[in-house]
Amino acid sequence: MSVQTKSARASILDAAATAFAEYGVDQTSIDDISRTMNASKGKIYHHFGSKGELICAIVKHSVQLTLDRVGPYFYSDATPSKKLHEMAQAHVTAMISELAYHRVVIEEMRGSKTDKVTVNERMLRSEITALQTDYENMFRKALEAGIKLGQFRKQDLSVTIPSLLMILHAPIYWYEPRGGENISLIAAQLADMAVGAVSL
Amino acid sequence: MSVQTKSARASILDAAATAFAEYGVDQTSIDDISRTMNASKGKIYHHFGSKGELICAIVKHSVQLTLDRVGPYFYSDATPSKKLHEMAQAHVTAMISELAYHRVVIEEMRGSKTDKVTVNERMLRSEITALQTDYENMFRKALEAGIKLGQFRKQDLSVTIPSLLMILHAPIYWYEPRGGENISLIAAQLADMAVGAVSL
Amino acid sequence: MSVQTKSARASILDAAATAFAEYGVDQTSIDDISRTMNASKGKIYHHFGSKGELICAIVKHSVQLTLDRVGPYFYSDATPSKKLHEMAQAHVTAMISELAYHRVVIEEMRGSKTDKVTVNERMLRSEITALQTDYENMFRKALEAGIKLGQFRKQDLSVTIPSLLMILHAPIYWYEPRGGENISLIAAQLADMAVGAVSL
Amino acid sequence: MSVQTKSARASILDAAATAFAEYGVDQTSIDDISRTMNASKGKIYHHFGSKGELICAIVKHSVQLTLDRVGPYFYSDATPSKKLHEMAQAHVTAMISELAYHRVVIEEMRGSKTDKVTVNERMLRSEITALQTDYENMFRKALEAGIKLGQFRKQDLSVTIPSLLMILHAPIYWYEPRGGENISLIAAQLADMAVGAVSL
DNA sequence: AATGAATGAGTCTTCATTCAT
DNA sequence: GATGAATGAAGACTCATTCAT
Repeated sequence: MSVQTKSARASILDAAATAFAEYGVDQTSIDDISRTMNASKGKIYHHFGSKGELICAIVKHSVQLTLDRVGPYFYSDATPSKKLHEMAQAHVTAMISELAYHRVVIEEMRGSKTDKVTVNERMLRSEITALQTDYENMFRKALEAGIKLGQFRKQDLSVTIPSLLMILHAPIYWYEPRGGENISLIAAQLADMAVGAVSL
Repeated sequence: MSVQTKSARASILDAAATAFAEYGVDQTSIDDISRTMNASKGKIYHHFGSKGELICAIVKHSVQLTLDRVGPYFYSDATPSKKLHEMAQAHVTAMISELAYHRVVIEEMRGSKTDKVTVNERMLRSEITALQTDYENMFRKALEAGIKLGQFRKQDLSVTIPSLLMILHAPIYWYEPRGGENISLIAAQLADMAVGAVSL
Repeated sequence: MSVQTKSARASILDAAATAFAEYGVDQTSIDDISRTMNASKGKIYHHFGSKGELICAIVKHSVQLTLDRVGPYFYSDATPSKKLHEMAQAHVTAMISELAYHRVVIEEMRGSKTDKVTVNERMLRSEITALQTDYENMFRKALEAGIKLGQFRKQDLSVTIPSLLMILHAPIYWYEPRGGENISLIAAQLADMAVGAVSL
Repeated sequence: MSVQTKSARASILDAAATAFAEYGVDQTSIDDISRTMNASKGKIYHHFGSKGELICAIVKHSVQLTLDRVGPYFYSDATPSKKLHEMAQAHVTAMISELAYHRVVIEEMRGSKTDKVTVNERMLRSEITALQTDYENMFRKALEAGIKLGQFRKQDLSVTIPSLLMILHAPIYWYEPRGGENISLIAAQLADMAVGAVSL
């Protein structure tokens, strides 16, 4: 509603996320991003110290968005089964709603990176790791509660959790935003699968 | 046929897959690969027309390996549930057994590639797509059979199949070849999850 | 005239000289300087039209400081030998006392500079050249007087003068301001060397 | 006499030294160098891993050349005074004969360098330091011998040596290769100054 | 006076690819 | 078959400078 629609920083973040999601992080140059924004490379470097920091900012935003959507369901009083189902649905909805941001995360999951990292980047990375740990812990607790109640199979959670999250990440790979798609149908089916995957 | 333990081609393929898996396809130069082989860049270009062809060869090999491991279970007489379980186990075993090759595939799933592609590469790519389609069809048929028999939930298979495969791909992201790990335990648990995800 | 301890201009000059001396003129950005001052880049550009002008101001200050220290001894009535010794001592003392400023001068002795120069900068440069010529002439006259009196060897002064000044500049390269160093000892020894270098 | 006048490596070294000497190390880009050679930037990077390594190679060559010229006089049986005079003359001759290479050394004497250094570069640097230490030790021993014999003043050699070398380096700053200049005259005068600077 | 955003030209470096030997 | 030299295009990053506020 203000005169400037969005802060420069946010615009860059959006443009970068979109480009990275479309062509891949490594295949997208800072020049590419600045070109799509009709801005100079310098502008990007004024706001982000390096390509790595830009990527981290996107990843952090993605994780934060997911946490914001899923968190409320974790803190509800539902039974483990229902809670997991709701969390899963929220996760899938997040994936689809801000597709570009979350696609970048997946690409960075390998995260090896021989490149030199800025000090800022290292800080961002540890913040991200903390958020991700928090996030995984929500699923861990939900699963543990379900196991204790006999709703879920006894299982090695260090295997279960990442695999469960893979199901919920799946739309990242194939979802194409068209007009007619019904997001909640997809979310529902994937949540069914997720719950089924761990239930007795 | 030759006296050598392994053909030059296979050695290159192995070295490339290992390097690509470790550092990422885009972060690994042809020079890097040749260096790990104590060979020259030229040698690689003798056997593969371009970096793209090299990648495709790795991907094709990966798909073929998976097909070889999973196929026999598809062609068995087991009930859909058991068949899916066996196929899933075989898939996970493949992932872990030739980790490097399969990791490359994941990275190339985006596959956009703005770069110019060789004629050879285009051919390889369509062969790969054909193999992958065959592979997915095995799962499709197994699932359809299970749905018909009422063992599996009615569901949108175009959502189910890629999501199911995501579970089975999961170890690619976190498996680290250490001494003591029990591959079959992991395969069993993931197969359980896969079957659970689609069952009533 | 103002209440401030030091004018903004002088603060910038000090910070710049220090940074230039430490990291080298070309390796120090205007940003680096402003950062060490906890000020903005713009502030520097308010007081100095360009990086070149800033450098020139430092150089001019350095030359002026040296002239101020050495001049009085030139205008004394001492014998050429004694006069040269005193001038040399004063020069070395200057070098060590305002190390940073004089280090910048050395770096700029090449002074080629392909870059475009401001009008201001051109003016500053000719003022500097004039001061430097004055300075060298003091040594020239002292040496000529000594030669005439038979205290100094007959020699090509266009070779002698710059070489003599090199001895006196030497501390710039290796002097490190520590606690216990005795500046006057160093100055005395170098002055001995300078006089010895030209004497019969 | 062979068909190729000079190795690619040596050509690059020469072109780089010339350009660095003329415009300064920081003001000369790798592009500049390759342009003067009618070659591609890539060629330079094929032979030298980084700009830093290229500079080091030049410096090392410079030090080696000087050592080769001065060494023989150090190992002669002359009296300290005569020996120092001969060494000084040889040093000056070296400076003037391969002016470009030695000019680069002077610029690098500050040597701070915030830039990241290659492993190769670090190795080169320590080799250079070793050579330079050897070189300074030749002067140190010659001076100590002269002091013991009462030909040279008692003095702080850690001050004397670098200052003495500054005199001998001086031509680097002002020598311009013209037709008629008499190198040996300059060398003789500077050697006189050097010996005078340390003698009783 | 001072600030912070923005620019654009330039710099070092990398790398897939080609080619003569 | 294999090698090492060479190329050219691109990419990440820097920085002096300008300008609106």
